[in-house]
Amino acid sequence: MAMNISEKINLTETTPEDRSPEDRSMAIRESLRNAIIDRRLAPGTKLSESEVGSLFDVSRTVARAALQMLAFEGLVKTERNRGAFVSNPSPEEARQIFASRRLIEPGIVAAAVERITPEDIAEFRRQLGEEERYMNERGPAARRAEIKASGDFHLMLASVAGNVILQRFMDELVARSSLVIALYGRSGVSSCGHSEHTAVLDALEKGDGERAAKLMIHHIDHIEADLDLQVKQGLGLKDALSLA
Amino acid sequence: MAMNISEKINLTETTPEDRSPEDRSMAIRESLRNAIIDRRLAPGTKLSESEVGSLFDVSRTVARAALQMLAFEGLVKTERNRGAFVSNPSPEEARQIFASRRLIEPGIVAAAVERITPEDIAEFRRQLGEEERYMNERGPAARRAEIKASGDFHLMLASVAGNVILQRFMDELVARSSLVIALYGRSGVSSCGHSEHTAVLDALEKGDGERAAKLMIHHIDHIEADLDLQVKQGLGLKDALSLA
DNA sequence: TTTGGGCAAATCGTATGCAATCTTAGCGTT
DNA sequence: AACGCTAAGATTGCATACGATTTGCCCAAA
Repeated sequence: MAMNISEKINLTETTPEDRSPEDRSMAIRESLRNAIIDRRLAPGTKLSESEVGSLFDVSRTVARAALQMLAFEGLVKTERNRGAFVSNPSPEEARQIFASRRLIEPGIVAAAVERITPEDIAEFRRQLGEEERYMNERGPAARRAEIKASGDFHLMLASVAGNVILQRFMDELVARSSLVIALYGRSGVSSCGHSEHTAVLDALEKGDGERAAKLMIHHIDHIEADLDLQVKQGLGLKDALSLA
Repeated sequence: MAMNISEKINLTETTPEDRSPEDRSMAIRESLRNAIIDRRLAPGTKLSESEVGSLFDVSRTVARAALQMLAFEGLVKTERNRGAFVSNPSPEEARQIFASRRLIEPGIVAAAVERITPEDIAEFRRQLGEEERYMNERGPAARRAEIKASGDFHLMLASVAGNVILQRFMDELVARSSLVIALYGRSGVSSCGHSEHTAVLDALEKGDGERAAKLMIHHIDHIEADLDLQVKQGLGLKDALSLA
């Protein structure tokens, strides 16, 4: 099980202007975060400080800071004297994540309908085009990109809503949702997801916040309905298995 | 301005069973957190790594970890190569905090009404008694305790709701609200706040979630209405001033 | 008196070393 | 052959050391 994680992580994904000379731990966090939500790093994967450190050419101190941040947002779990692991959310956690989204996202939609500009709409259409493109491709890479793009739709919405606190909450919820889908997802989430995104956007464009919010709730319901949250209930064996 | 912060922090407030032999940074975070939401540490106060470290008899490493956590939940702001400071939320941030609460807390109430037990109710009544007691006392200490108790009501509600993710969001929102009230509060928040808490609890006891949620929204509106979010708008000077 | 430059103190950012803890492999016993 | 025990290896927790950056002071020059 001494599989190296190096090939799973894209070390040069920082964009030029993102290249602020500061906070390398932030960049590492971002890189690991992307790897996790892209499902290149599976739940349960161990992220040792020294390994992460040497991968990014920093000391354990910096790597540790990045892992702490990820632990704070629930993407990794740290066990004392054992290390950090990509989170393995339980079905109960999954339910709570979606319950939270059902609560927050309609509010975000309601805020977004007040502030969205034609430029935003155009940007959304571009994004939805991306989504569709990946949807029609085959292969695991396209599948990952599709899931990422699907999440980005929700994050763009939060950004348009203009509440940075809710935006941060959504960052966390979308990232953790991605983990949950990786673990419990049954089918391609997006065949339904994509059309629902366009429906929400259409309602927003017409200024119909009520309808957009309703559509968003249904959308979240559909995502959660595609999950299989029953099986792993009683065992706990699976936990140990994926942690090993 | 070289005032020592040591007298502002209660170093021995960890309860015996909280004395897990691990994660001292967590204990430090908790201690600082309480000091901030109790307003013993004013917004803008500098929290240097070495000072915090020596106060709690740990190295800068663990002090730094505690400050990072606080920065993550928005209670302190760190500036590169300058240090960490107790956050100084802007009026805009304040509005976003309360907007978020208006969105989340009705949902928490709705979840709580389904799960609340008679034991919970009794516990709430005890808590409200505390609140009233502090309300009738005079002096800054009682005032602080009153604000703390008022926030605890909301946190207990989140706990009863049974969604740990929302609970964590509320932890953050209530803590930051305390900062906002410290900065922009006009009067005693609680003379109205207390009775509103009891009203919410009464509705919950009767199982009337609709009414409880409405009452909660009004309650949040009242808290925000008590703030003076206008004055500091145009300047930006004040910001620099309070950071110095 | 005021302004500008430069030096010194303080603080942060990061690397590294040591002790403590956990895991695992090997060995002996039943 | 299975089980338990011990010791070595690996990994984290934490402290400390050193370089980098910023701040504030002081003094000189206009």
